[in-house]
This record gives sequence, C-alpha cells and structure tokens, in this order.
Amino acid sequence: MVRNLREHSRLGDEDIEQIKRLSFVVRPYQPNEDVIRQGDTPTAAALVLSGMVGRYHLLRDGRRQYLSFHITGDMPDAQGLFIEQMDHTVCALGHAVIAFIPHAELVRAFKARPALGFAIWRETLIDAAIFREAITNNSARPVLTRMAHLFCELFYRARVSGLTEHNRLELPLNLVQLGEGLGMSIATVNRTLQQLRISGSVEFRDGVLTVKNWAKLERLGEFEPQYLHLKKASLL
Amino acid sequence: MVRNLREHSRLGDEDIEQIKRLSFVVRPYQPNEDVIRQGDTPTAAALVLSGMVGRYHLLRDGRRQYLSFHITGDMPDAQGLFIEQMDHTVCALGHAVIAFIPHAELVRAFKARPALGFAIWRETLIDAAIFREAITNNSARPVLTRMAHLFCELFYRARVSGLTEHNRLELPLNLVQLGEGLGMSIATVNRTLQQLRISGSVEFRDGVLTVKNWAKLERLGEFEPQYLHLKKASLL
DNA sequence: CGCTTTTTTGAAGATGGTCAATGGGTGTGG
DNA sequence: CCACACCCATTGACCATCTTCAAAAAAGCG
Repeated sequence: MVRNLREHSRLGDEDIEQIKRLSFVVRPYQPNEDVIRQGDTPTAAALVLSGMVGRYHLLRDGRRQYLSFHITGDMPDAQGLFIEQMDHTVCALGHAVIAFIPHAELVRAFKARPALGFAIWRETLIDAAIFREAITNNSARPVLTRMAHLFCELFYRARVSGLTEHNRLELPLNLVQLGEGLGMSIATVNRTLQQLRISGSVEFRDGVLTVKNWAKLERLGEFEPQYLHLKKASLL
Repeated sequence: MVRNLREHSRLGDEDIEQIKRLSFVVRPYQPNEDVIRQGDTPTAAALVLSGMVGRYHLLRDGRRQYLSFHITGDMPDAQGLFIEQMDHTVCALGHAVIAFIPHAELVRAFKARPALGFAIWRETLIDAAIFREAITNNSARPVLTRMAHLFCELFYRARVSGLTEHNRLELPLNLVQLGEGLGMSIATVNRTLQQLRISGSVEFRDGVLTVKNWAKLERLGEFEPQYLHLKKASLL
C-alpha cells in the first residue's frame, strides 16, 4: 500500500507511521467470488494483497458490465469511505487475497494526518481518470484499438507496480469477462485477439498476457499513459 | 455550492463559515469556449455559477468524446486539486459563468475542517459513480435506451438542484455534442430523438428538453438513480 | 473417461455508420 | 430588401461492423 501510494504522492515518515498503525483483517477469495455487492454498505475498505479483482454493474437482463480491473496494491472500493451504498459489485477474478481496513480508523488517520487523506483521495481521483478513459475507449474506438488500449493500460499499471515478469502478465480473465469489460460480444473478442496475435504485438492465452512488441501495441491502442498520473513516466 | 454539498453531505455551521471565507474570481464564458485544457495545470478549482459545462477527451483524429455534463453548483474539475495535469478539457456548453477558488485556500480549509474536505471528496466520488454509469450506458445499452438514460440523469440532477421549470430543462447542446457524449453518429442521434419524441416520453428541440412522461422515460432508459447518491430519493 | 466449461469457427442478420444531398433558419453585406 | 453564406438539423441509400445463433473443437476436472 505504501509503495503504491508513493507511486503518485509524497508522504512523510509520520504518514507512513500512521499507515503502519492501521489494523486490518485478511481474507482469501475464490475465482469469481463477490467481495462486496451492489447495494451493500461496507464498513471497511478493501486493499488487494494478491490476485486481481474487477468491478461490475449488473444489468436488467443479468448481463454484466465490467467497469475496471484492479491489481495488487489497489484499493478498489475506496469510494465506500464516503458513499454509503455500493452502486456496483467488486469481485475476485482469479484467486485473490484482500485486506480490510475499518473505515473509522481510516477517517481518524485522515484527521490526524491530512496528507494521508489527500494521498488516498488522489488515488480515488486516478480511479476516476481511468473510468473516463474507459468511457472514451468503449465509446469511440474500434474494437482492435479498444482491446489493445486495455492491454496497454493493464500491462503498464502492472509494470509500474512491479507485477510483470519480463513481458508477461498474469491476467485471470476469460473471453466473456473481456467482452463484458470492452462492450463486445465473445465472438468479436476472440476474433480481435487473433488479429492482435497476428499483428505480433501482444498475445493473450490461458490467462497470460504476453507483450511481443510494446511499441506496436502502444501504437495500435493509441495509448498515452498520462491519464494514469503516475510518476514513472515512460518506462517501457 | 453550500446548497449542493448539502444535497449529499452533512455540514456543521463552522464548515459553512469556512466556505464563506473562501475567496474567488468570477468569469463568464462564451458557448464552446474552453475553461481548462487537457495538459494544463490548474491552480484554482472551478464552480459553475450558471449555464452548463462539459468535459471531453480529444481523440487522435480530432474528434471529441464528451465524458460528462455539469450544471449550476457543480465543481467540474475538483480533481485538479490533487492531480497536477488535466487529462481532459472542460468547456462551456452555452453561455456560462464560472467561479474560481484557489487550490491553496481549499487545501487550507480542508486541514482546518476535515468535514469540509470529506464533503468535497464525496462530490468527486459521486462524479466517479457518474462516469461508471456512463461506461455501462455507452458500452452495453442500445441507442434508444442510452439516450433516454442520459436525459433521465440530466433531468434528475437538474431537478434536485432546482434548475428545472415544470417539465422543462435548458440543455445547451446540439446533435453533434449529444453524439459525442453517447458515442453515436449524428444521424443516429437525430433518428433516436425522433423515436423518443414519437414514444411520447421526452422531446429535445432547440436546446430545451421537455419531459412529457417521466415514468415512461425512466422505463425506456432503465434509469435507477441510486448511483447519483443524492438524499432526495424518488422525487418525481 | 464422461462431464462441464471455455474457446473457436461459420453463416446470417441487425444495428448503426458513412456519405451525400436537402432544407430551414439566421446573420451579413450589397 | 434580397442574395448569399453558413450552421445545424434532417433524410435516404448503401455499406461495414459487430451481434446473434448454432455448432464443433479443445481444455479442464471430477
């Protein structure tokens, strides 16, 4: 958590101390298991310790729309701190381990150390920037570009957090979930994956993303990482 | 601003006092004039005093993707407080008047009165909830539902803020901008508007939205306002 | 090995996009 | 006052993209 906040915010020793004093509960999750559901009122904030989680809206007809994907170090429901009712569901994608920090303790820490609150506030703002990019991605880009862009974003974020091995990233998603995130049918997901593979830029198979040619992938996805607001600018 | 924060947050007298002490600069804008541009580093936060503003991403090919629309009382760039570089542009839709409050003063106020900071934090979180809904709307709903949903959201928010006259709302948008917000071509926007008009639920003409049948519009748009996290639950 | 789940493929069809032309309204200048 | 230009809305025809549906192949898993 500390490492992650430092990716984008300056924190003093006392802020770090304050973080270390926070209590928490840890719990593992099965693939596809919900962590918090739409309509719930959480009293603790989740922090991903390992694995991945996703957030999704449930549609009238039972379909899902995935809104974002989160990796180790992310707080996928920080908004629960100041918004009573969840308007979406958070669920584990593969196996995941989550820590829960009581809201009351966090709020107390923010009052003692405003800078800590500002850092987490900033994290929720970056979250919003990622949502904005998803609006643009899903609304205005053709399917190939759209998928390439998502892969760029996921790989880039994982890279910054040190979660990639060389050019590989574990991505516990299936075609259905990819489609539910990108707003395309499973058939199109499959065919688009093939196009990407043929292009030699990236390959996604069996839950592993392998970047063959980052420059090409970035170009295909029209990816410009400024919106992620991370310090390490262009590291690839 | 006070009225708006109170729609969703509890504030004490001292918080209100703190707000009243903030200094600001007011400036009018022409239709389509940019308020803050992608890449800029703002030092003051904008508050809409009258009119409407929109936020948009600029695409490679020069097209725009509108991300959200904001009405009187909104702070469309609160994220600028803790994010240095704008990742999108804010622009006036019709004629608009904007107040600018220096970031430094706001941060000082937050340190003095954490509850005030939490209230504005909450506002940025509701913003994010609106973005999430836009992802779902633009990715997973057919054009008629999608447009109906947007109209529901805009009318509902305006209604809560007391900006509607009976069943009418001034919406300084043209078909191009509607299309750029909903991810559809101008031809489809036009044809979809006609369908809505024929359905007898809503009419949009010459920058005025007229709700003929709210219940029907809500049904068409699969609109469920919980995601707006406003206190006044179902007021229509 | 049988069962389920996931991926892959093909063909048909619908939705929405592109393009091009038309029309209405408004403002400007001759 | 009229002619013209310009912006925005409107319409039609054609076409591309993507979805749907159905079925087969492949991959886990008891």
